[in-house]
Amino acid sequence: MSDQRSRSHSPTVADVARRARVSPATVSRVLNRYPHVRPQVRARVEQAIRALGYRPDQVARSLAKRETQTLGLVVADITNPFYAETARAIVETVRARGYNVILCNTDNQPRLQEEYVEVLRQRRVDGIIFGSVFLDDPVVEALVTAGYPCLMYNRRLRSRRGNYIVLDNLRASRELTRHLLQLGHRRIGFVSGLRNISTALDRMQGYRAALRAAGLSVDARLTRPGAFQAGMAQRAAQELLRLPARPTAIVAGNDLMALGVIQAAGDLGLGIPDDLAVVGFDDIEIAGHRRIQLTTMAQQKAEMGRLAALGLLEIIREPGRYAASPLQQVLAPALVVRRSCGALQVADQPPDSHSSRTQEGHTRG
Amino acid sequence: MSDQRSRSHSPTVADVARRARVSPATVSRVLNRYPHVRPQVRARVEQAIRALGYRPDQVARSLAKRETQTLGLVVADITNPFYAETARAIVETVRARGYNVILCNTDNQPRLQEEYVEVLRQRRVDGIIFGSVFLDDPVVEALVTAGYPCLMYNRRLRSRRGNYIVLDNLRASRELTRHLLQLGHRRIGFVSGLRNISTALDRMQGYRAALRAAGLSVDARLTRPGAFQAGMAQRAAQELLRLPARPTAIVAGNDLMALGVIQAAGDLGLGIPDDLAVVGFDDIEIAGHRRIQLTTMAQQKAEMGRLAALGLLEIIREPGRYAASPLQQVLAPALVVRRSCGALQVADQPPDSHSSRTQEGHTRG
DNA sequence: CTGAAAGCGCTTACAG
DNA sequence: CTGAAAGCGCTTACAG
Repeated sequence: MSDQRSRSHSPTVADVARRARVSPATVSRVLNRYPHVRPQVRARVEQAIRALGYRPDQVARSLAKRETQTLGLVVADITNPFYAETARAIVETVRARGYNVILCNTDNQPRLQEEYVEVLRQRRVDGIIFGSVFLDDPVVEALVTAGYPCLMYNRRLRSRRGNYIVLDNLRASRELTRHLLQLGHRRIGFVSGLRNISTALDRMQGYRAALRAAGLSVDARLTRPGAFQAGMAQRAAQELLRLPARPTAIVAGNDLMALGVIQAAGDLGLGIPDDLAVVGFDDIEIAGHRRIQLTTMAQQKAEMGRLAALGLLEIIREPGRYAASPLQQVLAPALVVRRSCGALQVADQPPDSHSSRTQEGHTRG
Repeated sequence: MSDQRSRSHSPTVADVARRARVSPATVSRVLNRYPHVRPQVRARVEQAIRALGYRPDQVARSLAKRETQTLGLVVADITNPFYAETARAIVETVRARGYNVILCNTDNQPRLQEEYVEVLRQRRVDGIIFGSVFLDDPVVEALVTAGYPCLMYNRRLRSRRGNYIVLDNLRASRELTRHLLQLGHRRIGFVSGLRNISTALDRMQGYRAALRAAGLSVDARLTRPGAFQAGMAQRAAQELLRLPARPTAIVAGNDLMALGVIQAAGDLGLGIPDDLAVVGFDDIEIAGHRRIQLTTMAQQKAEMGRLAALGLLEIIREPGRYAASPLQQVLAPALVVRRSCGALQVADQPPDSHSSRTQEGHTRG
């Protein structure tokens, strides 16, 4: 108010300096908690800051310091609860450490991924977290080659280069399929995600490995693409369930697709698990709902997001170290058995007693 | 490679200028599509840009132009499909227009909202979209007063100040409740969101208005807080359903809470809709799933996100205009009748014929 | 412990 | 149509 220019532009470090009768450099030192500032001077500066309602310009600071305290987060589909959960954890973890996140949604389109990477680089983000990487991904490969701070989660490159945190998808799928085999299933279908994406590939491989280990041949007609989405998976399952010799069980490449499979089964009048067993991956929140009761290979989504965030921040701190030996974390899968696979028989687990406790998936804070 | 410094730092406008034998100003003109540049010169500059692999520094540009091409998006809970869907639309809409989005998740905590607003201002974002505003929200009120470019969606201020796009929640809730009344219900419970949030208030008011209009008294014991989350709503519904005279229908303040109500009903062995009718708001994707079949007041989430994004960009373009007369859009509700309310009787709609078509909610792309 | 000066990498009047 | 110069609002060696 006292200052004429407060009307037109917001106060700068120079305004604060003038009022505190110090140099801009000293204001900067106070702002950045530089230790050797005389208490008196520091107090004067802080007083001036308050009086003027001074708000440091993070853009100018970014230019001068060559760091933006900003990260890119590139996901395939923020409406997939898996990504929403991990994104939430990432955003919260880095916020507490002074970083913000630019959200990028690629819809699994290489073109959009490429565009976003270009934009993020122009914005000089300090690093990028990819939940969206393709098996063959020249854009991300180039980043890795250049030593650009980045980290993949959920999906990895075919080359296995760079920093990543993933589920052991091959093992997860093998065990999930074996679970169905142990329940007596012999015709097991697979609704897959998109080709050119590691989770889809690894889960497919695990499914095949389990079949072969059980002495069964792999029938290509029992595999259909589901594009990681419920709608596509529903159509895929429809086709599978109309086969002359239809599968008695279906492994869906993720929980979203499992929901589509359940939908398709119902449309055809098939009961779950009696006429069809269904399993998925991720353990999204709705999987635990009593109306769904989906057996699934769980991912610890909040933990994975936290690890990804902390991992990238470490990489940003010491890029050289991770160029030499990348951070590569493979998380162990955990099978969550619910009703949809048929392992919990009605005899053992009457509907109501079974869910008489508060359903854990829906209890947060 | 030819340039020595390409090894150490990335090329700047000065490097490009030198190579193209023009001034930095001219490079800037080419970069910004300034019209009056001789074609020859333009070509030389573009050639130099390509040769050097020049990438404009958006941070420096932001400082010089005093605009960051960045928006803040503040949501209450990105894991709520309503926010995930709207966020997706917002991010995509603004991306196509050269803007990026910093994602902020408040978890409905005023402290976090305040912190994020401060950070976004320091980052000099061009504007903020709030999906998280409180009825009484000094932080956002201050922004509105200051004429800071911002827009609320889903929720509004009690004062009704500022720019916003919301559902007509009062009418939506009135009609939703009336729908239950018309089905013969007389004891209708309400599981509410958080107090101090307009959607919770308006939906509660609408519920009450419908009861009064039907000549019924409003029984406070039939209302319980559900905090906009399934877990809390489940507990709330449990209490309601254990009342001596339990409600025969429950209006949930959103679909997530309706899922919790369904869970609670099942836990108590109550069938839906026969023993309990359940309805919600939002029409999140899972609401249309055949295992859920939730009757709900739909929000056009993608459209709402798109309108919010375009609205804010307009406000940024002409702040003065919207200071004078704010953008305030109230969207009409649309009731989606499914099984959970009991309006579709089994006689009319046998389970399989009812869902024999592809379930629309799960078909995208 | 503090200040003067240069610099971060752009853009934008101002001349010509 | 193009260039020289100043400026955006900070930080950071460099002196002292």
